[in-house]
Amino acid sequence: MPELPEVETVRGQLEPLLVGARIIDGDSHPSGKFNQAPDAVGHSIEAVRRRGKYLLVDLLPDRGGRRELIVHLGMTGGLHVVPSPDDDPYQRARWGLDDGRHLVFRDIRRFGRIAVVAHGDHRSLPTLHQLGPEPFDPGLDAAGFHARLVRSNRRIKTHLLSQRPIAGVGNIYADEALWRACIHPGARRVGLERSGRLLDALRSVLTEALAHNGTTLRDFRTVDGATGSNQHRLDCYGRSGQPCGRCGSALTSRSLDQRTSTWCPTCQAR
DNA sequence: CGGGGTTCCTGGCCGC
DNA sequence: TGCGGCCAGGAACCCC
Repeated sequence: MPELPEVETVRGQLEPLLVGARIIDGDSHPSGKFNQAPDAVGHSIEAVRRRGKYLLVDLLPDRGGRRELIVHLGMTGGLHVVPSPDDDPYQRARWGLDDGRHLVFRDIRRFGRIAVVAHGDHRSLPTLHQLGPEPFDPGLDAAGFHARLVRSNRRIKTHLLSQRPIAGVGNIYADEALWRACIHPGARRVGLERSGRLLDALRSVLTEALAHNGTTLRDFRTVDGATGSNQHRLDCYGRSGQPCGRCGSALTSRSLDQRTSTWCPTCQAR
C-alpha cells in the first residue's frame, strides 16, 4: 500500500515527465472518488509535489486562479505516463497531454481518490487538511513530536495512522518504526524519550524504504511499472510467527482498533 | 470536536 | 475444478 516512500518514489519519477505539459482532455470512472479528474483539463502542470501520501499537482490555468490536482493512491493506485492508453479495465482516470502522451491512473480496488481544488484549498479532504508535519521537516524535533503525540489518548499506532501527529505513515512503516523503537503498538502514554526514539526510527525506516523505491507487497508499481525492493528488508510487518531479528522471540500479530499489527512480545513489551 | 463504527472495492487464498 | 467465505486496509463519512 502506498505510503510516504512509495508516493515520493512516484512523485520523483513523475515530475520530470509532467512539468510544462498542458492537459488537453480527460475522462474518468463515474465514481465520485474519481469524477473530478476532467476538471484539470485546460491547465498546464507547474510542479508535482507531495504531502504525506497525497500527490499535489500544481496547475496553471488558461484563465482564472491557480488550481491543484490531488491524487491519493489508496491501496492499489498507480500513475503511469504512456504514449497511448490501452483498454485496461482498471483505468480510473486519464488525462491527454498536448504532446500526445497520456497520464493514466489505474486502481484495481478503487480505494484511491482524485480531487481538483482551488490551489491550497484542502477542506474537502479532511485528512490532508489536518495533516501533521512531514517526517523530514527540519523544524520537527522530539519535543514537537511528543507534543503532537500527547494530543490523543488513543493507542500510539492508531494515532500514527490518523496522519495527525506526522504525515505519510501507514500500516507497514508504523509496524516497522515501532519495532525499531521498541514501543508496543498499543501503548497509550509515550514520554519524551520514547517520542524521540520513535521519530528517529520513523526517519530511518522511511529513508531506507525510499532508497529502495518503496515496498511492493503485491500491487505497488513505480511510474515505469517496476516494483520497489524494500519488501525484502522488512523486520516486522507481515512476519508474524517468525523470529524477531533482535531477540529471537516469535513475532506476534493481533488486530488493534480493526488494524492488523505485528510486534515483538519481548522487545516491545508493554 | 474527538472518537467510534461503517463503508467502499477486488484479487488472492483457504477449505470443502 | 468450483465456489463461498474471509482477508487486506486508507480515509471519507455519519453519528454521538
